Amino acid sequence: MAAVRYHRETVVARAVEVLDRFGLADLSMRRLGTELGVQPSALYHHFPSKQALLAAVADEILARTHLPADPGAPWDEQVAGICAWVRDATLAYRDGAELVATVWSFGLGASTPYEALVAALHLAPSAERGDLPEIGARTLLHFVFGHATDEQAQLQAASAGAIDDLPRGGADFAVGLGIILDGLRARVRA
Amino acid sequence: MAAVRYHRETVVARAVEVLDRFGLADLSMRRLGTELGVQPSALYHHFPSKQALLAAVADEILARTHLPADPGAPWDEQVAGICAWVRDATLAYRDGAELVATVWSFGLGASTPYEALVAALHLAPSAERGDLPEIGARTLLHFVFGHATDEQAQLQAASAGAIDDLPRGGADFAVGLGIILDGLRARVRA
DNA sequence: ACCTGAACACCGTTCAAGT
DNA sequence: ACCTGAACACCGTTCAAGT
Repeated sequence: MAAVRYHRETVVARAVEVLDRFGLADLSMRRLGTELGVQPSALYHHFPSKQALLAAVADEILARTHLPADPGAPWDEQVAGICAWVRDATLAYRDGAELVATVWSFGLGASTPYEALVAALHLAPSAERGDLPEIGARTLLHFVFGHATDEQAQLQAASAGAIDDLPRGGADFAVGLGIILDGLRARVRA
Repeated sequence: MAAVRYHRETVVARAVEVLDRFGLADLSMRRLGTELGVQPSALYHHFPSKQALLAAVADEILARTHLPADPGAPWDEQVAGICAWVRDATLAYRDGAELVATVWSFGLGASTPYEALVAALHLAPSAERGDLPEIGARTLLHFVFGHATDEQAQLQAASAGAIDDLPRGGADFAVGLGIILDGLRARVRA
């Protein structure tokens, strides 16, 4: 039969579209194959598994929103900027937060946020810093991913008719992040 | 044919067993039906959906580990105790952390940790407290669930052969929790 | 290099019917 | 009240074979 031919990038781009329009639950290998006019087995030429595909989609989502670099800023402002970037990037696509969090927890990709946070936390002045940059980065990511996933679930529920409570935007996010940043500042004071 | 008859409680207890022995991915309605010697459709007499079953399993897991009540202790010690309890309870069963976190995020159950944290945070002295108990509770839960899920994934990977890095037990947990507690204390000082 | 076609071993859920 | 049997509409993955 016909058989259109794709590159890896094209498949990822189409997967992002399917994700944003139909959600993570509908982003199946069979659905994506249908969307591309191709047998599901054809996708295994480009990716060894669905997890690998999802990892590529997560990295693509993170890459599409730029992290505004600010090398001169204090460490805590850089940390806040990175967290805001992760929230913005993942909220920009349907189920983006859940997807990126899952891929990160699988250890298959989406590592840019972690690396950026560790680097920023290494700028903090601390005589005995120990593993604080790594533990601090993970603590921040648990909050950011958890909060963004919750927020996105509420947005989804609201747009699906149950408009009981509109999410309060970034206000809760700022408070929660502020709590963790205060804790980090307290552990960093020379 | 034969047709054994069960109560809701028996089904939940068996589901906990299947979860602990084979993991969340293998806890399917069909698998659980087979384990009980019953057709999968029979389970829908006891639960309206798989999500409802999972919610009952999550609540059962939380109920099986007791939260040591300590009404006289300061609010921050109570918060630390609740977080340690959630970690212990969810780590006690395979994939317990992921399951409880999922059920909580669906809003179908596993609400005891949140309620206990909100109550403890209401004990904190603060003139203008606002939504701090609720936001603080959610921030703590994002950390506790995220950390416990990560820890359990590493434990699973380690026991499956890849013994590269053993998890460091509760040390990382204590540090991350300490950061958030410091942040909460800073926002509570009268 | 990229795709087809067919198969394997699964899913959650519904529903009429049985006891 | 609790279960069967059959069906519906799906899954991820493998693999020989085609071009």
